[in-house]
Amino acid sequence: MRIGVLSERTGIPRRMLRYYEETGMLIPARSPNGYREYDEQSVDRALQIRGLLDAGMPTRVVKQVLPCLKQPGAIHVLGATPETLGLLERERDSMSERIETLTRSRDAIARYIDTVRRTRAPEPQEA
Amino acid sequence: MRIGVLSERTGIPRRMLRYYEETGMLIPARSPNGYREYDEQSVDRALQIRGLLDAGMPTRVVKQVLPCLKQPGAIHVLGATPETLGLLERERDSMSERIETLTRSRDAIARYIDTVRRTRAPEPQEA
DNA sequence: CTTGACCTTCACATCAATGTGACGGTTGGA
DNA sequence: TCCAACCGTCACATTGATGTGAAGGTCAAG
Repeated sequence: MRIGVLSERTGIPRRMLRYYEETGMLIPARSPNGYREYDEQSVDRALQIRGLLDAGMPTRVVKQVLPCLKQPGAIHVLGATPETLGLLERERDSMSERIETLTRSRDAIARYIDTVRRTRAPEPQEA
Repeated sequence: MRIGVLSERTGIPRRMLRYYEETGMLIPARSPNGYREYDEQSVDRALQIRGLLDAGMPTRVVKQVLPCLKQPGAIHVLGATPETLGLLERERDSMSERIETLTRSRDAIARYIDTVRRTRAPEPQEA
């Protein structure tokens, strides 16, 4: 599919899809006329990238991390240098920290919302 | 304590602590001489801010969200407008999404690391 | 009193992630 | 044929989070 379609289907601006290519995170094929041609997989891929970027992961890390996220695996297993492995472990740990921070905060917010709701909305339910 | 001490204790650069004040996330008292004076709570507070920023949350949201993260609660419960409440709910939900994305990716990375380790390190353990 | 280690504000620089728009090519349908 | 709706690259603007440094105040120790 072309960039416009992928953009439609993912909600990600064309500009950003081009940026993802520029940074090496999502590289599409090219039609003879030079248009970017994305395969079906690119949809998930793009959304995954979006999610990671939104979660605060910088593009260069996303780029390093993405190859491990393709299920088929097995092929690229051999291509991992010790440095890459180290980086991945550090990344895994820092992600765990983020997850914990986010979870704690989210739960606190949820409790807060609950409390507010409960302490001043003991009203009957509508229609 | 003064900014240098807080910086030492949290590992957060002075510059950033001033920035947190500028954006209204962490406002210290002032000594008569104009120096910033942080209380003990500020340590946790600063670390929390750091964690949320690292997790990709923008400062204006951190600012909105922080008041709910103070345990004592109860006092500021009344100050929540419906708009704030709505914002908090949206934020809670988007945090949940982030957490899921991060968790999925982290687990995938962890699996990958495991696989690589297992497929080429069936070596005896050292010392 | 001077020095050094703090602190202040201000301001400019940088970097990554985005927005925006100019300018031009391709293509399919009226 | 011509227009509309795509696409391409290039490039500049912006925003948020930071780094860096200048110019000067405070204060305790020597």
